[in-house]
Amino acid sequence: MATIYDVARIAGVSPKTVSRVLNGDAPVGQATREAVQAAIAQLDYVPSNAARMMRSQRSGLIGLITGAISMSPEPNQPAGLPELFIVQGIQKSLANSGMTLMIADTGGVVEKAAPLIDTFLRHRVEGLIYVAEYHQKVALPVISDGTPMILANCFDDRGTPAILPDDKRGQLDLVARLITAGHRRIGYLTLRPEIAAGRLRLEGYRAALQAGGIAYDAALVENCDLEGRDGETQLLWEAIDRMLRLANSPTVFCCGNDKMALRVYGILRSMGRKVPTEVSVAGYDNYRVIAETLYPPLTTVDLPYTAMGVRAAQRLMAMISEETREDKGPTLVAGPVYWRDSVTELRPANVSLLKSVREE
Amino acid sequence: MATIYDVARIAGVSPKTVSRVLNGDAPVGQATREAVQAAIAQLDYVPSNAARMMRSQRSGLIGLITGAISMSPEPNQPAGLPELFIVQGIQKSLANSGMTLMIADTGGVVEKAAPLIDTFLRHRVEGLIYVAEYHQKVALPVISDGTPMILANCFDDRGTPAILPDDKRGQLDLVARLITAGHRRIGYLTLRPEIAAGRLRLEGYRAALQAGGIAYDAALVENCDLEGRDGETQLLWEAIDRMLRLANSPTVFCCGNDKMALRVYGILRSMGRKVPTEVSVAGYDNYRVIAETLYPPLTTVDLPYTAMGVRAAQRLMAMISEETREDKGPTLVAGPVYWRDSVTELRPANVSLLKSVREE
DNA sequence: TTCTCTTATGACACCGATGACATGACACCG
DNA sequence: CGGTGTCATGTCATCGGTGTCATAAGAGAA
Repeated sequence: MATIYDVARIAGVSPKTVSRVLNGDAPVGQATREAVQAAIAQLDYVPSNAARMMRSQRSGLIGLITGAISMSPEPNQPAGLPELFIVQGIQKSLANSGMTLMIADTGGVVEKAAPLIDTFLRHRVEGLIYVAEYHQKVALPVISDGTPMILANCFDDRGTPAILPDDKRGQLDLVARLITAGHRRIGYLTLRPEIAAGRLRLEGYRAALQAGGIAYDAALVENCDLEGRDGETQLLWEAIDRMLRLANSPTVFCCGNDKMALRVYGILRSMGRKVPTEVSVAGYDNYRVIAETLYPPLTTVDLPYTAMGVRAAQRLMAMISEETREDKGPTLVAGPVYWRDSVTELRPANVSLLKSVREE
Repeated sequence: MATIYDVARIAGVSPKTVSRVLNGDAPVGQATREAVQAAIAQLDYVPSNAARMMRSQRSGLIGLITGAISMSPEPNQPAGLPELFIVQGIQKSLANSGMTLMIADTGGVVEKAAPLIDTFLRHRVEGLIYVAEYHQKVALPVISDGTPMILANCFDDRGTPAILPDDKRGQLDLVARLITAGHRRIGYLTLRPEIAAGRLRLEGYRAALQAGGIAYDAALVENCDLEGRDGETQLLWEAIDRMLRLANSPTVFCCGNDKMALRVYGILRSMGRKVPTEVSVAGYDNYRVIAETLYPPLTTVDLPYTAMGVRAAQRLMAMISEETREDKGPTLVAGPVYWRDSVTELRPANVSLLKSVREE
């Protein structure tokens, strides 16, 4: 591999002049510049980042760690990868910063994060971003040197800067919109409360009911999330069946996420209930493969992953450049409601009509 | 940031001895080793890859370029990312090689591949892998130095080593299995022929019919792929409607991919046709979010992405270590058929029964 | 006892860039 | 015409490791 010395020799100049042509950090004569460029082309010279980095003490690298790329191949694991949008947002936002993004993957194994961080530190990255597969708490090894770090889609109890989806707000907005559309009996098939999204979305649901002056009814809320284990369809079927048999049955089912909504579509249709004319369905995540492809398209709440990625990158760049390394705590990012055809607008007039249809 | 000299000073040894402790490439006395390790821990010393690399002339890096991570945010673009399994396969296979995988992303913009390759060459990667979003032909800039390169899920006309899914074989296997199950009238809602998968899968379909002694009927094959533009559901609806009105209508619909199958489920149900008792459906891709979550689960063909990734990594490592840099041409990898509940096993006896049901 | 041989360690140069500093050639100014 | 800037370019040291070679201290062998 050709070096800057080879180029200098061919061009008949000093290595330093070649360096100046490459970096444009000092004036170079026109003729000299052209000779150098010709020599570079002739030799297919590519400068060595390692050497440059040693001298300048700047790597221009940002390290990104994610389990998003290679999630578990187990059939029961969540197979959705929408969090990749976070990476996309980060990239977009970093594109003009002159930084190179290096992505490494834990393969879904959290323990691999530590060695990957180490690898990045060996490469002297100027900042680190850890992207989690879903909104959760994490405990990463402490970065002993001053390299700034950002958590995306996760948080820890050390106050490390974090970018999080505003799940409570999202569910609140969705349910508020359902209430506006005339729905009063709102079933909620929840995610398990062990995960952050499960808790926060339920909080949002309750907050929206309260804001709308609707009493919370425990019979309309069931956890239908088996953590990917079998029997989820069964569980959903039974929960839906129970709710539909209620005297005052729900006019809409909110689902913990879009994947659950996909299942609910199948179940409702198997029960002979038409979506949305007889019963409405809403999801969460705006997982587009599902939400846009379903028939009818699914009303849902966007998880603002791209925006989160952009925020993460911006906050990291601020920490790097402004030495604001004392920056702490979470940033919440809310996503919009996507109103699609899976939810009927109930004017008060035909609420009773609908009921009579169902009760016959 | 502490250097090897700092460690050496604290430990009271020479830098070279610290290096020996780190790399284990020469015997070091027990007491010395412990002193060095203590100093390393005390200083939070992390060796610099750049310096190491300069001297040893080996980067230990593999560069991976993909558009998989940040595909277009346009709503009409393909939003499926199963090709990330390729990356997973590569990682798995590279994990024990001592190589570090650096992933960079084109953001879906092919033109960005060239600067990314350049960045990788500056880092002196020992090998390059390009992963395409879907089975396609590409034209990447020539790598002028000897760095080996592998194409995954794509190919070029320079004979660059490539790893490809065997789409023809997969569709053939699926249709052959349908024939075994007693299906004789097999509708095929195809992808557009402009893409490799569209062509090859149709070839497989025809080859299977021929092998099964069934005449090809053009009325049973329609292109229902609008390249993501609107109206696809409409197009599918009409195609399905036409085929179902045929005197000898299909007992099963093969879909160009699983996403199309998801649409077809919705359409068939809206038409009042039960899946699979009245009509069967099969997909392609084994896109698990869809195939496993649909109700009933979808029969489909696996795209052996993980296996392709493993192959790609293996072939690359062979090129790197064995200097087999003259390696050329494609490797085809076939995936298995996943037989699930969306297809009925028709024993010859009840074929006629089914027909009468449909004709009433 | 002297001569290998192995183990344990250090001295020093070098990998390929670039920062700091120096120098020579002009141009412009008063 | 000397002084002062700017432009264009070169010299040299240096970043942080590691390869090469040298050396010293014991352990066995002859």
